[in-house]
Amino acid sequence: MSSCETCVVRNRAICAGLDNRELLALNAMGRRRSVTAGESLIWEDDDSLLVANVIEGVLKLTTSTEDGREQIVGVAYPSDFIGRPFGQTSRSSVVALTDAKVCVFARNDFDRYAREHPELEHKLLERTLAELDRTRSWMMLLGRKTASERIATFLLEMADRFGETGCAPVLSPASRFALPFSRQQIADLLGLTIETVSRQFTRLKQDGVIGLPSRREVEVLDRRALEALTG
Amino acid sequence: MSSCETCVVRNRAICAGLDNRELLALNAMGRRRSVTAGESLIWEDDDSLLVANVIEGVLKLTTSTEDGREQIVGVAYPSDFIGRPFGQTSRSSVVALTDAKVCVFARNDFDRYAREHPELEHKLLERTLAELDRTRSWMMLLGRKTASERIATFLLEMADRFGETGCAPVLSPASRFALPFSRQQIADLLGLTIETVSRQFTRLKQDGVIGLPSRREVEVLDRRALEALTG
DNA sequence: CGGAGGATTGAAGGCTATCAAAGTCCGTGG
DNA sequence: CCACGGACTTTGATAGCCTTCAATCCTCCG
Repeated sequence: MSSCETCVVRNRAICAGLDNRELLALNAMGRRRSVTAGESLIWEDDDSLLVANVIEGVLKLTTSTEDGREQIVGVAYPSDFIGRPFGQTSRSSVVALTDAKVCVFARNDFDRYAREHPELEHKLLERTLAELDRTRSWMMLLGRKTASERIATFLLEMADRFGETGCAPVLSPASRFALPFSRQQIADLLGLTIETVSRQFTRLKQDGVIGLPSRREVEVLDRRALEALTG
Repeated sequence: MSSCETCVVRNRAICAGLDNRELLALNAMGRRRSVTAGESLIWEDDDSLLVANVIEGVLKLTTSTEDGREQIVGVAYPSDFIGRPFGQTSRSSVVALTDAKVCVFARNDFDRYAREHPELEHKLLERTLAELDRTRSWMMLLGRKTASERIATFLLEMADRFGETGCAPVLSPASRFALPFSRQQIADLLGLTIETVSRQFTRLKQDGVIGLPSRREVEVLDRRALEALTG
């Protein structure tokens, strides 16, 4: 039932490229696990005991200060890898934003297996390098962009990931999608407060740049305008 | 003259763990290069043509907006690896902050060599994972910390890296060091303006937390106080 | 000695946070 | 079916932190 052969992220996750025998060994080490929205999978500063592939759903990686301020430092989508291999402690929490399915491994087992399978380590390396690139461009956003620039950047990224433009290639394709984030989570991602996020949303709506069919849905009406706002 | 055998970062850089034969092959691919303070090694959004190990000196990784705002997204010290292997473009510029020596490789050559040497890729993976951890904790700083918290965090990190506490283990060890950054660069690192950085420095000085023997030098007089300010 | 770049200091303003209250949505239970 | 409760979101008023703009001050070198 939890066979790699039928795994929907089989060809995109770091497992891609393993042959059947290798896959069997991996399969024996790992197990599927469901997490419900809001549930934690990994705790900040805990011993790094497990790593995982995301099969389905969206999860957030966060760090917090002692006084409760939170910053989302990463978002994991299907086929993404989470956890900290080759290290003793995890430096961020992982919490499911939606109901999710993951394929978890004991970190020790995974580390040992990875060291014996260069192809797997290479996939993990490429993925980590790409994540570092994304994280660094997010630093630019957090350090230097204004609230409206942050919101515009965020909405375009969401549109590119979730939007269905349909089949009509027009100049300013409208795209509609459901956000996996609450307003508070958007604030934690962008380094803003929930009030600022809300105000920016309503302003974009008033200006006709976006539509807000419901709390969790966004429709990009004027992509060009958004792009001009990214800074 | 540019032999790996005499390299000062030989045992700390990703080359560590290679045997003599492998080292010879690497040696043939790479070459030493000196860069003077202020000189660029890699340009943002350029084709990723080279990667390198830092042998000596300090370099900054930056991204910029079209209108000239700059954010430092990483700092490379001796034994650190710079550049973007396995990718077509570099997403940040690399500029020397001090005179520096690096060991550069054509990216193509390095990529090929790395894929054939799992031990090297493993070292690179560990390094990239550690860098991702550091970058994420910096996101917390940029997204959620106040100016004084950012300055305190920065000074402690500098003290830990450069400070010579001497041999007297006291409760609040004074440590003195030279900054490799100008005030503007500190601002670009912390997501602040140069004026704010300056004001925070003078305030800490007035409060007796630090001393400022010269523009580029800092003395931590009250480490506990700094730690209490990190947020 | 004098210039130039960097750093500091000052005054004022703006952007975002904070505090507070009202509004909306949705599931639950009567 | 509808009222109720609670969480989330929006909106408003105010405050404060940091930026911006501007001027002065170092400090290093030619």
